Amino acid sequence: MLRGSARCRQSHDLAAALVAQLFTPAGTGLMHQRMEAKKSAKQVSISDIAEALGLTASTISRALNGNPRISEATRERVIEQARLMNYNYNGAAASLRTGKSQILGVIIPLINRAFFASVISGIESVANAGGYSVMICQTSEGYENEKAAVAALMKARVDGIAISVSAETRRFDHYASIRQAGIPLILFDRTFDEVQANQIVIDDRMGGRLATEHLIEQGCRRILHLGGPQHMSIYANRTQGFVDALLGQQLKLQPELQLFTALNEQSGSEAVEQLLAKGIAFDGLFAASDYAAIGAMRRLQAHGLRVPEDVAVIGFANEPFTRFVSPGLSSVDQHSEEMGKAVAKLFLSLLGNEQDAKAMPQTKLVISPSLIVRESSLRKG
Amino acid sequence: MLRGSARCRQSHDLAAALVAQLFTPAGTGLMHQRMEAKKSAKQVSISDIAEALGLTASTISRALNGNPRISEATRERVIEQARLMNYNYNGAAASLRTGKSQILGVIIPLINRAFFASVISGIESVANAGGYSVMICQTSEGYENEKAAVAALMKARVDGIAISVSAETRRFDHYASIRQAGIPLILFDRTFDEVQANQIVIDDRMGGRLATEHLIEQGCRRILHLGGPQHMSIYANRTQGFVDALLGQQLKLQPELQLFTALNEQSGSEAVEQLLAKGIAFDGLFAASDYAAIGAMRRLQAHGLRVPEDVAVIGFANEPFTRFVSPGLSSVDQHSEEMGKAVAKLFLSLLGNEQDAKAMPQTKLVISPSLIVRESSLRKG
DNA sequence: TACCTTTGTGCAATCGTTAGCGCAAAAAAG
DNA sequence: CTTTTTTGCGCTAACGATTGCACAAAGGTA
Repeated sequence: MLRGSARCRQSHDLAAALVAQLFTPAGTGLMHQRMEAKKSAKQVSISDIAEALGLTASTISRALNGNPRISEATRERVIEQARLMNYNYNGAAASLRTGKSQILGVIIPLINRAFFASVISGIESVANAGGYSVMICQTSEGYENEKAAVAALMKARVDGIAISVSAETRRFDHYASIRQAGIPLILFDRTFDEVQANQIVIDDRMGGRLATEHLIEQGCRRILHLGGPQHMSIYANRTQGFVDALLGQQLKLQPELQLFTALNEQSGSEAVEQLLAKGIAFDGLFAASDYAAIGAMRRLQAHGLRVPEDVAVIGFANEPFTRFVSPGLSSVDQHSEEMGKAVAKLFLSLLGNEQDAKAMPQTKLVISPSLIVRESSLRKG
Repeated sequence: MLRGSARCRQSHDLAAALVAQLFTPAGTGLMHQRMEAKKSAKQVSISDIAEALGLTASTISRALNGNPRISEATRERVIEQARLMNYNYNGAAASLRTGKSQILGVIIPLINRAFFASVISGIESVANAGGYSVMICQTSEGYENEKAAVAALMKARVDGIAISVSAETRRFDHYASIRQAGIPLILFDRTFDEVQANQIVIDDRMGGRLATEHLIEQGCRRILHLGGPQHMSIYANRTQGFVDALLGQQLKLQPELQLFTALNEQSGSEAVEQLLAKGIAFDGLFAASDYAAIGAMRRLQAHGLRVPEDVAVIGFANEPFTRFVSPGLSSVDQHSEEMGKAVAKLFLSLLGNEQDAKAMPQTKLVISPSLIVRESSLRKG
């Protein structure tokens, strides 16, 4: 009755190997249940396989890792036995030994924003193809959460960390431990130049310029800009692009036509309300966020103003809903999935070459955004 | 010049400890750079701390873990020293030793679907609060990807796995290794009763019934149902709810008014087109997905039919865009964030009690959905 | 004073994998 | 038929944290 006892698996003896053998697909459900009820069945290790085949753990390891010093015959036996015993590679053990976890860490403000979800999707696809898993932490735009997220990823010994900085974050000393550990760090979308790290961003300034130029081209002369927190480079750049376009077309900058808010639906709505109340007129609107744009558009319509005839509207981010609203909301696409793929690819190249530190001084990749014109900004005349 | 050499950190000698001390925030940037350029600076371990304090690793471990056998004085010294040396807990080592990784694995079909993103958000928040990190894998609705995802999570030695089954998955033998390893398994939303696992779902049948009853109440008598793949319980149940409502209100079931498709925007559009072409009339539409609903609604409008006056429309999932379209699309909310929290909570309780196997035979939690009525289904009369 | 607790710490084994080194046996070269 | 090379595998020592056991010192009791 040794097998049934709770202590039967204390040593790597033959009995343990036998029990493991019973765990095959055809194994008896009864024994299975018994073992599970106890402790939580220990998983089989390469030494278990070695024992079963009369080899040593190092041989199993090499066989499974494709080491050329192992004969094909042996390799096949090992692989077959591993399958039989339902062996699972222990990443923790390998990570401890090698210092590499094959895990990439990603920190984002909000996972249920279409933009970030798409970026993650892109990272995932490329990372998985390269043999990496992805660990995700969400900060909810909070500084303390971001600190905790960094700590959690460091604890998991991830091989690289990608961060899109939370809105609340102004200090960056919590990134120090990342650099100190020699872990590749990539900032994407929400970056800060003062942080010494690789960057992958879109050209927000270009995006702002494209959007604004489009409005001008459609005949708008008094364009309202709803901008975001200017301490964040993405929003400052979009605003800068707006300014570029106006000045480039010999239009005057009207201070009363620039409002900076949290850029959600409500603030877009309120901004419009305020301006209309003050009697400040405008015939175009560029919001640095689709949410602000839709809020503004709905309020305009509530006041009987027609979009795009009276006010042409364009947003930013090309959120999925922009296609579904009516009139369709023009926007600026950020190529989010591609950005995610770029992040993962950069990681792979950074982790591939070990001479990275010298070979790659600091990468900054800038992706060009695309103007997406829909009905909300398109005037037939 | 020992410190500067690439080999200076090979043994746990005093020199190494000294170098580590230099890594404090006030440390010299020069030395820092030097070390980083080499190998990829080894992180400090508890033995390094022990050496610096003249203690042993076991004491450090206990001190950091709040073991009551360690004096407060020692504990404070240890914590301070750990901070000074910028110590990072090595999860891999602990995982290897204890068999627990403090990581939860989540497998979803698509991360950039609002529903799944919200579920993950919910899981994240509760899991993090409980000291767990979350590892996410996306299957893109593919069976092979799902197999790979399970393997990746097993490799990472996650403490629990939550899966929302991919549309393509019909066989479940890849879940066997999870059970065999004694790892808690939770299926959420997309579940299959034939898989022996804990389940967290919404009451899709109720959702389908609520939506349909609402349409009937609004005066609809010929209601079109756009359903999803019926091998998936969520869609079969929504359809069943539709049937329940019709029969409950003494209405006849019309076979020509039930179409089963992939439930995306296009298929919704095409379904409407077909029926109109065939001259099959209907005055209400219940789609088991918001995407199909919006596609259908747009096509109805393109044909000059008014929503809701001519056809009242309701979708399912309460995707964010449903609020923004016009008319606002009625839908059924699935309480996605709460579902995620429930998943994480179940994990915490499963992992908390070690007598889980017997105490919790198999949990099945059913969340009630909520009807969200907007303009698309609301007839003034 | 002698004995029993408590308190605080050290010892050493262990988790599963990896990798440098070593060493036979087989194959190739002389 | 030697000598050198190649092939195929084993030995062993890590990686960093945990934990049962041991044990000395301090305090308490008889």
